[in-house]
Amino acid sequence: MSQPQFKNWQAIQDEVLRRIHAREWPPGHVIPGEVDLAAEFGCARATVNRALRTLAEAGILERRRKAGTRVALHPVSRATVDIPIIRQEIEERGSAYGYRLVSRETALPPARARIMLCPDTPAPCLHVRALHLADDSAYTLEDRWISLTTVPEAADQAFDRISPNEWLVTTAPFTHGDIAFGAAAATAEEAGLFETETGAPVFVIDRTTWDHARAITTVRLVYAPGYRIHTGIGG
Amino acid sequence: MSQPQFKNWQAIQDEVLRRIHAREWPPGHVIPGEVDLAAEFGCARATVNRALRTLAEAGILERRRKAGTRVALHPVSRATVDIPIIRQEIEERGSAYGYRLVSRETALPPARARIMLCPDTPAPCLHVRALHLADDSAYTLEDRWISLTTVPEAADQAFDRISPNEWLVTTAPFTHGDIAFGAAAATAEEAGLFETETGAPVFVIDRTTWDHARAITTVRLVYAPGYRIHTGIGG
DNA sequence: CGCGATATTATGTATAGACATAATAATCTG
DNA sequence: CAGATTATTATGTCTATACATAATATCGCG
Repeated sequence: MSQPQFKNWQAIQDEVLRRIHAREWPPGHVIPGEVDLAAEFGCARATVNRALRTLAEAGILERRRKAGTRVALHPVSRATVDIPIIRQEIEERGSAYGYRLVSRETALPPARARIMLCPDTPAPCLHVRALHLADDSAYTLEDRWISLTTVPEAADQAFDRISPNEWLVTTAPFTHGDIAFGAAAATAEEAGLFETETGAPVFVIDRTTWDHARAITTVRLVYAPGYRIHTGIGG
Repeated sequence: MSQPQFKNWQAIQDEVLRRIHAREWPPGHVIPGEVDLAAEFGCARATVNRALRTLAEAGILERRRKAGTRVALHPVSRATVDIPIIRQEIEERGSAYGYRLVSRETALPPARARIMLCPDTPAPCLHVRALHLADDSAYTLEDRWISLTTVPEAADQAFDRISPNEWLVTTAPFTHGDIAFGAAAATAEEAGLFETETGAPVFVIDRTTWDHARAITTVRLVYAPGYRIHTGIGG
């Protein structure tokens, strides 16, 4: 009974994972309650709770009050992707960061951006397109619409030295956002910038951010061919 | 002083977020210690700890022992992406799931797969290619190499009714993995399956999973044109 | 003044006990 | 027997206290 005494929540988590992988607790199996496990492991219930709660957040376990804790039937692999500031991302690759403003104008946003920024009544927005370079070659093209009703200060910014990407994170923090990854065909202009052919597959990120109920900005990031988002998954 | 009494950790988290967004605590600012906040909010330190720890995990705060807690300078947006079983993903879209085995053979893996599965000495692996359909139209093509040294049972599986994707999650659970998102050009065969043209941009997921030190499988999922991974980010 | 030993401090975590909450099981009632 | 009510139960969370740990600040000494 008295196992070698699991004293911290990580050790308990490891032991639970071991039992799952060793098929002692197969998928769908309802595992003992927190009090039982605490007694078995010789620790407080709160410690077991921390271990199991963390595993539930990772998608390994499913917990429901009264019903108990069971091993997930279909352990979805939950990957957490960090999307840093572009300059930071390039510098962390060991490359020299470069920036070039492509265009900047105030206009009524097209349908796709309008739906995100001002769904009720069309309002003028700032449209900025800028190129981020890594070691003098094009890394990503930032095509951004900024709501001038939410961030009127943006109208005073030239964006010729500092990118909207960088300016916004320190100026207009968001409460929540919405992000999508996809693939697209390079336009003629993009193909020219990335030194590839029109229609070449490029990786695309679409992101919109809000401050409470008010939309701040919506951006499309088109990356150079070959770009990949890479991360680990822990089960 | 005595604010309207924040009693649970979520309320404290909301209040901390409010102060950050209201610029009371600007980026880089060192916020009061846990004991001080506990006194101000009229709750236990553990409650404050839970609130701040969760915010640190989300990337909003940066905490270091002795140094204290500060508002992150560059709040990276951390998106958590759920990658479910393909059948489940299709059914949750409200589509009818279909499956078709394309090819199945035992062979020595090519360089890309060999590096992941058996970096030391080449070993025969099972190569399965299968098509997942949503409402009778191609949804994703699964191109998978399975290590027969780690999962010898796979040799007995025909994979003509059940996909490797689904069989593996319930048979060979992984301890950790590695995942990458990218864009690629459709091959002639893929273009035929997806009813598009050769070279069309397609979204691709490459994933490799391990059971401790032994590689289980490496898979490339090629999605139909227009496919997007979508998720939210909470700041 | 430089450098290593020591003190300080904020976070990290464990514990026992208590109450809250949600979901199920059991029971009562018409 | 159906439907509403109550009891039970496992998780969720809070509290107060204690000790652990890591990083910094300070002190003492050559």
